[in-house]
Amino acid sequence: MAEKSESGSRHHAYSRKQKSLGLLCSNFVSLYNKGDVDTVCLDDAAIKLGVERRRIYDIVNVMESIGVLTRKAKNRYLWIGFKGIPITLEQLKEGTAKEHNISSLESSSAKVSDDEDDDKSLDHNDDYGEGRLCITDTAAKPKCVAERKEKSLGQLTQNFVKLLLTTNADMVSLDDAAKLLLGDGQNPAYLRNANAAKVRRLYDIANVLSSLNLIEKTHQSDTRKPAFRWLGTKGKCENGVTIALPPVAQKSGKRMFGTELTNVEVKRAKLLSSVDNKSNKTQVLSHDLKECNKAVQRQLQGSKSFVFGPFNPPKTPKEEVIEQKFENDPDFESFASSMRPAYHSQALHDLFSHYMEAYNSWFAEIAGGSGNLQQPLKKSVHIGHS
DNA sequence: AATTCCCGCCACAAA
DNA sequence: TTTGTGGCGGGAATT
Repeated sequence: MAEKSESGSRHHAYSRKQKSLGLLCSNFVSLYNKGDVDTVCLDDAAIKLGVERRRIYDIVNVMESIGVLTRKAKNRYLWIGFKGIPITLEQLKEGTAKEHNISSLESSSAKVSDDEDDDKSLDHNDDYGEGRLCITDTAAKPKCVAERKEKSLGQLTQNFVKLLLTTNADMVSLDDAAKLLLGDGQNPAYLRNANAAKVRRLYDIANVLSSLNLIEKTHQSDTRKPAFRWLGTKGKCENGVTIALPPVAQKSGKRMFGTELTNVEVKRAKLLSSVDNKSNKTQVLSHDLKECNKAVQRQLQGSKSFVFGPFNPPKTPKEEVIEQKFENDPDFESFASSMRPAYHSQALHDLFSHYMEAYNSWFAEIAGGSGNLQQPLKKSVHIGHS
């Protein structure tokens, strides 16, 4: 075995960004957002995009939570498009979210009264590796299944979005987001670990969201703290700044968050152990995608759609206008208005109050009343410069 | 060293 | 059982 050259590839570097969720998401959208796309077949998408199935779940889940897709059946989703976002957002705001409805034939028994509302873990046990903590009620309790499936990604995404929408500031630092979306940021040591795990999810979500141009990653003021800003449909485009990502800042070496260059193809024969041959239509993809992008652009311009996904084409001439015209529906316009507090930059102090207020508000219902699971956040947070 | 986050093991659910 | 879903965290790429 002295063969280093693999398939005559002159490419060395394995770049992580080539396989980011953000990129994948962009490609996904490009693929299904053109005109008359209807249903989305997951494994079909996986093949077309040249990724493992698992990754498709990742992006689909977050997309579904904001209304871009809906699960129709096993392995099949219905493409709603960006138009589904405002609606979902509204519901989110009302608290009537719940994206997954369907007729859960889970008639179950016993348990009547309310239904949903997970979060009933009095003492969630996060024991990994070792099993302890569950000392109290031992005996018959080998597997306390429960744990509503709705515990992550989808929910996390919605909560994250809510957070972004309810806060007065148009920026939420990663830290705060993590803190709010989890229990407080106390230092229970053992939870410290779980915290890190959640943060990873946050990154996943952020990547997808930003590739949809719903959020943008920035930096808190001038601090080094990374933060996210809600762009929504309007974002900062009030001046026509552009919602489209600037043409990949590779010149500056800055690492753009969401979109990147188009995924060229997979790498080596990865899915070997898989079933039948996945064929090799993966390659031609890049070409198609380019076409898709064009189509999307046209589509967006032509219809009254939003300008959500101006996925920058790999290297097409600058023929497309970055200057997207913002002609959203009046509906959404008003909606957005009511949503956005018009940036009342009073004082950070005040700002933070609303922060917690909002949080407590929409988390109260989820909590279910038993006020002892996750503390509403404490005021110990120091506001930047004291 | 710290942050970002891809990869895929594996548990759980549906077919 | 097999197949579809998707938590969850190791650890490598990036910063």
